[in-house]
Amino acid sequence: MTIKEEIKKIIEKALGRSLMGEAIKGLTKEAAVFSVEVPDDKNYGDYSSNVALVLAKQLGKNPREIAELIKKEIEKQKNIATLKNNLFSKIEIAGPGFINFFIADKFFIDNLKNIDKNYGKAEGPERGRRIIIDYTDPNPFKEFHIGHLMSNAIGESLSRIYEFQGAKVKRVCYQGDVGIHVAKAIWGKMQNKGLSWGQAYAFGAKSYEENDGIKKEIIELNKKIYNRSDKNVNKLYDAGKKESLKHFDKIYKKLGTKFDYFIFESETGEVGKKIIEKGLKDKVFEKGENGVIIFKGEKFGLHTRVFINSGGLPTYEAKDLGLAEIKYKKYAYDKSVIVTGNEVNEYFKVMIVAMGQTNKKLAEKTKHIGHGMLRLPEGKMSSRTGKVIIGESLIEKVEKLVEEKVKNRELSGKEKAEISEKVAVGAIKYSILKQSIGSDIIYDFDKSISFEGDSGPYLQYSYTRAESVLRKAKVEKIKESFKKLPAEIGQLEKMMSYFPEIVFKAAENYEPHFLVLYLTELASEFNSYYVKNKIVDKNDEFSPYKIALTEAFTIIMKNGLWMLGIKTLEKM
RNA sequence: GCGCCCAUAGUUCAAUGGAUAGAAUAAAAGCUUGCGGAGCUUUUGAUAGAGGUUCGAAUCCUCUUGGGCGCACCA
Repeated sequence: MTIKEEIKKIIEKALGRSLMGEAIKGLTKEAAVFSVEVPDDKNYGDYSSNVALVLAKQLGKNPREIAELIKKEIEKQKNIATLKNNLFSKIEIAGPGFINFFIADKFFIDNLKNIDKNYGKAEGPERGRRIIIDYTDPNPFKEFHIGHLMSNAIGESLSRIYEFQGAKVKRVCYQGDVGIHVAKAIWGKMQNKGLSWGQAYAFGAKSYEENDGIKKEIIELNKKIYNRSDKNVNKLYDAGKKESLKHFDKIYKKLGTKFDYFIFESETGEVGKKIIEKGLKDKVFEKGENGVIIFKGEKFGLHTRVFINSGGLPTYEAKDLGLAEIKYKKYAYDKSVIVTGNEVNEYFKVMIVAMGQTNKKLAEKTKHIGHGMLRLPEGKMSSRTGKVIIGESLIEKVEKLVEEKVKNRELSGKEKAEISEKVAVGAIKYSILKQSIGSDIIYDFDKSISFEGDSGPYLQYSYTRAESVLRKAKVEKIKESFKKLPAEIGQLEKMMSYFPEIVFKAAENYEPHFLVLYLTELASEFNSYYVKNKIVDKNDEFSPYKIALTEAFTIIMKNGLWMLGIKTLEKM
């Protein structure tokens, strides 16, 4: 249990006591929702609760009086294990009626002693749950662009946060290997074999819109692809798909993602179609113009969408219904998370409501996360027009910058290559994960990827430096120990105790940026500590303690960075 | 036209209805005996506008302005 939960429990217990019971008579359930937070200002204690303010509002009483009562009740509690150990050094009432809890130094030290590689692991409600996460989802025959990079960074991080918390996570990549976009790309390739698949797609897409004749041609081609009736087309299709997937594999390797299941749109259509046919009988779906089958979202405050088109083919919406069942068949999950760009937020609302009618059980387990779009300063990216930033070329570009930085170091070529890759990927992932998921990133190469301050390399650097300190300690044969403790502990020790609850918060809110923020502050705190203290020092009796503290820092940083999908380095 | 989302230092981002709105970057000034300067310390600087609800609003409601996305057979 985290300290935050512990304090919450202590407060709840106090509220149940006789004296308080009388004082808080007539409260509604909603009133019991209060928070325990780490305040920004350390003068307000290590943890602070607004419980008295919330209750006072409900009761129409003075919040400070309520706070006094709660404080008294808490101080009366003797049977809580941590209270026996003097969890609190002081409880104060401040401001309009906040109750501020000051945690005893001894507690932080004890916590520090317990930090090992399992610190913070497998805590919280996700433990043992089966979670399936669907992300990245690039389309074969099209480019892997920075939007996919974004989905990948977020999906991978969420996967790892859940895994760290003890969930059994399966990663899914759902890929559109059929549909008009494929026909456009193949058409483009047929016109000019020299084009890359991305270029072929852009050419096909442009021609499709500009020329009605070509449009018909491409639609015909799409049918051939669908029923595999043309040998030459099949050959091109198979080769193109293989090439795309091979290319994607290389990128996943670099990014550090291993998918458990690859599911293709060509598999989901039939399953989806059957669901719609059954749903039509059950009046979930209805017929619309030109023989299409639609779902009337208006009944649920949403909009209408087509599930089967006039050609009798399942649309993306029908396929998604099929996809959910296929996923469940592969892995009977407790929760299914789908990470995509937020441009499809409205679409997903309709799709999930429709699923609620056809398969309520799965719909309730499904959670869509719409992340912000990576936008260019001059407007939207579009692979149709070829105005995209290709994922791989971005990584390469950043790698070049890192190479420039390490050029003159005394490192082997192999080491330099490893550093470039890890630092580049770390920088990119950090810049994606540092902000809350929903908001867009305006992509500007010079500003978006940073190596200083608030950045991936800053965290990697802090870790590497700490590791280097530990290596020195080993050489000088000073071992970590808690025998000799400093008179007073600082912010660094305290921050380390927050780690488990931050992981918890990130998982609960589907927000890796809480973790990014925390790690950045922790690194900053460590760096300040580092310049103020000589850690490895034979003549300093506190050196063993400082080394222990440094070691704890590296453990938290390593696990934290792992959850962000950022690799650590011994040298950089 | 309708619906959803957004607007915070020059810039990029934080802030479950809470206390003095935090960082980073840019700008300016500093850190030579030390363990890695991709670092550390200090200074300047912001809630789009107008109302409302509340003990308390960047956060909730209404309107205005300015953006993004979606709205029947693309994904």
